[in-house]
Amino acid sequence: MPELPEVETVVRGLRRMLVGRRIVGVRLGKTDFIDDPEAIEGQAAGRQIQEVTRFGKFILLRLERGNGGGAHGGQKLQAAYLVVHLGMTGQLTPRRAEEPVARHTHVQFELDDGRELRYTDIRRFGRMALVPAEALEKIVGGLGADPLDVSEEGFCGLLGGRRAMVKALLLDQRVLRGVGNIYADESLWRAKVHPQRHAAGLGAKKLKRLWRAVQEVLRDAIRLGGSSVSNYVNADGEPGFFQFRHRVYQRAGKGCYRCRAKIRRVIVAGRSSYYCPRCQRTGRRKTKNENRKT
DNA sequence: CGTTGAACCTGTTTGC
DNA sequence: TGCAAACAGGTTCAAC
Repeated sequence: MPELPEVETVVRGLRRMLVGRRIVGVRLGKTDFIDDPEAIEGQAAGRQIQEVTRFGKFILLRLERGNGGGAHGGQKLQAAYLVVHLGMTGQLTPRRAEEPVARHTHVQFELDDGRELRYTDIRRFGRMALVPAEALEKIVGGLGADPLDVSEEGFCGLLGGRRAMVKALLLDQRVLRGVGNIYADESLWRAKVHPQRHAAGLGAKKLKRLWRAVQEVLRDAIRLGGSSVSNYVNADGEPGFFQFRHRVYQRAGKGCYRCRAKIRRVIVAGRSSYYCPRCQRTGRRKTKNENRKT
């Protein structure tokens, strides 16, 4: 499901619903996507959720210091973060404990108000970890700039001069944190930049246009609660609406909203990429020979 | 550096 | 109808 706008939407909902709540118990199902299941099982209970934030596509729940488990009172635990990445199909939603548990629910955090924070993930491409505050850096430290914060100059500095294809750079979390396949394509369409253009070949004007497009697309998507293509839901379990505003994503063969040319699909950086062959030029003109239909 | 393909896993859609 | 292939919002690793 989840790119920056979806994760941001989930985080806003969780913040509203979870800050101040205390985790009183943990139930685990399959754990192959969890870094250290014992840590979650043994160190989450008893802690209060103090803050919910987003870092790129990661959801961070800051947990207060707590008492280590054990009948003897245990050692004092330091502040920690529950780190969640939703992968492709992850969902993180608080539910009343009596509600039936959806299939593929692998983690349930019992809360002090009769609800449970449930993690459901069909494909289990997501990740979860409970780490001391100092260890956050190791997980999240390599990520690039937040696309909503980065300045125009910063953005141009990140992409300018690089020989990789511009879409590959948009998708690279070490460059920008949070852009994924949908919003890369939508931004490129809005900026009229072909996904296979090499960033180094883009002029300053195009780069600036792309910077602006990324911001506009992400802001619009957040405003509409993200895109629900198959199973994304927010913290209330409800879908977003930005899928109705997609201009190219999954529209191969359909007409471009600007020029009516047929949208094409091509693989870039290993991902399906949709673009308008008329609005988004590669820069390289086709020869008469290539153009001729046989 | 940059690119490609495979792997991780389950479900849905598409094509023959 | 049935079955297999292709495809899906993500990341990571090996190989070239």
